[in-house]
Amino acid sequence: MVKEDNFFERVYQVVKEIPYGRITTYGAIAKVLGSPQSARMVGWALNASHGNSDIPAHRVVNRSGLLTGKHHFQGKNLMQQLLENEGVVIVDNKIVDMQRYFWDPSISLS
DNA sequence: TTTCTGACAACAA
DNA sequence: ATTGTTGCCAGAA
Repeated sequence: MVKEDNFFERVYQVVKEIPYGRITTYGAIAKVLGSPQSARMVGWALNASHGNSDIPAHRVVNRSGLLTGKHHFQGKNLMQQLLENEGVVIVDNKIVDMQRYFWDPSISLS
């Protein structure tokens, strides 16, 4: 078994596929994984992804577009800065017009 | 082993 | 509209 069919691995795969300047939500990822209610696990997986491969966790926000996980990043507003650097407008730790930047993983994964 | 917590989300009151 | 509770799965104490 070289491949890990863990829930976490799937999350990593999806998050890594998030294109530049786009964002997605925990719930969307969880839904694609087959468990729309396991959104918490998505966040949990990202928590374990710290120091792991290139996981753009800053592109993952909650369904409100709120940067709930920014607390877990290094700087105080590193997450926000990263997103703004990609062209995403953020105000008060929240993505402005997130529908515009939202990226549905189910589309890319086909 | 049990119990609690966790980067969320949906529902009930 | 806001607050509180429950569900999800996995890991830590």
